[in-house]
Amino acid sequence: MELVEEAPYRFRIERRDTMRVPGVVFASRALIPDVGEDRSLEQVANVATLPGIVGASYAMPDVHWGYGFPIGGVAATDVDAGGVVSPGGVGFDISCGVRLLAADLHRDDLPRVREALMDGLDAAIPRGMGRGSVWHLTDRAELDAVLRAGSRYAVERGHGVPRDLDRCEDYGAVGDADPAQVSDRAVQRGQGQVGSLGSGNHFLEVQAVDEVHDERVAAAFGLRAGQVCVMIHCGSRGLGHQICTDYVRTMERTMPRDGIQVPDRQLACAPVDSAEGRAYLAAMAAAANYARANRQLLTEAARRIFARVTGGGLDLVYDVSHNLAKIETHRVDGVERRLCVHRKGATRALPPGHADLPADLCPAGQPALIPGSMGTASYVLTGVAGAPAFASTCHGAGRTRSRKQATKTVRGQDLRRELESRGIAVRGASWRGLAEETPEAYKDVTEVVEVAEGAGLCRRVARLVPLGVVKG
DNA sequence: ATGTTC
Repeated sequence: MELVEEAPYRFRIERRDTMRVPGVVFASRALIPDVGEDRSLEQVANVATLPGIVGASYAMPDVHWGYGFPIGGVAATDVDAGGVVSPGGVGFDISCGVRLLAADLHRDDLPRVREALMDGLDAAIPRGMGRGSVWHLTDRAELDAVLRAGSRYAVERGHGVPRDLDRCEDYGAVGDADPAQVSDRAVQRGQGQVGSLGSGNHFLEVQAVDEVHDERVAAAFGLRAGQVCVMIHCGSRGLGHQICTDYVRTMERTMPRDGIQVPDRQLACAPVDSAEGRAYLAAMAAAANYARANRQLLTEAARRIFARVTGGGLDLVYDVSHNLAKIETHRVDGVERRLCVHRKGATRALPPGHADLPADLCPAGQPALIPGSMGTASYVLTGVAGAPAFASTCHGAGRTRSRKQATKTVRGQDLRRELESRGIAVRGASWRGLAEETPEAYKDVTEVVEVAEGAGLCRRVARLVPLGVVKG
């Protein structure tokens, strides 16, 4: 795989064979995946063959290997020129994302309540494979309401306050969700999981603002140095997973009919403007709403514990997905075009002044929330004007070693002891799950966000450090 | 990521 450095932190994969556009990798030399261990750059090139793709097949600095598309990939297709949508370009965990809450508590006041807080959260936050949820929905009609209206429905039912919705991407619910496009099996899997973290890299952390990079923007986001925060990272659980599985199968069948050939069957896709494309987007939107309701219910669970232990509240800073396809209008070669922007392990980062931002965030830009690996920093970023890659940036640290490799480097018990010795309280779900998430298996998130900023994708606003982790 | 292989 030949990479040409065409600008600082920007490498090009030249067009060849059936690639319709070049690949563009935003990275430092150190962050470029090792070709011997990770085939994600080959995946960047594969994505460039998709019908209707415009600009380039992009990779963020945290890129690593994924299903079909790389994780940390951005690809936009032209809806009105036969552009396709691909479930693998969104990922199995549809609308997996991050929510940040700001507590009215200073980190100096945390130690005296920390153990009570962590024990409360340990009991209140359902997590791990299967294993319970805050909200148990008994009938399909109620789940359909979640699928149609996401956080809006949760707030309507008393799980949150209207202001929360102003701080959610899409004001808490994606339009055009259609529960009828969601299979019965997906519904069955999702019924008992609204308000649960799941497993893998999902977590709820108690954090503190450790450094503010941009005072003005941080203030607009409601953040100041020393402030205690809560970060929630989770997705659409079994429901989103089943929807992805269902539509990959459907599109594997319809691709020959549509005359679409792809270099990897995991790139199964259909024209956005086709029955299958529309059905997938409607089901994907339903899963996106499910994921938002999931984060809203976990927010309420955390709020109950904070109220009981500290007497204080948690204000929503923002909630943003990093696994989603969206129909957006962007200017391409001087012309406004309707694009299907796939962001898989990539975060939308709207620039200041964007019309989709609520009025009070508009001068600052959209918060992009970047969780680090366990025990390391997380970041709040904001969008910048004129950025490449359709207003997208990185989504996290990015894996460098598989889960299995990770478990060979450390035992969960030892990792917990190490984190506790560094002042980070740990409430895990399983020892194995903890070991799989050792920071040794990830890139350095600080390097990732520095490169993302250097590449002109975003600006850093604040760095958060973990004080307690409730691990999925 | 995931009832970690319908």
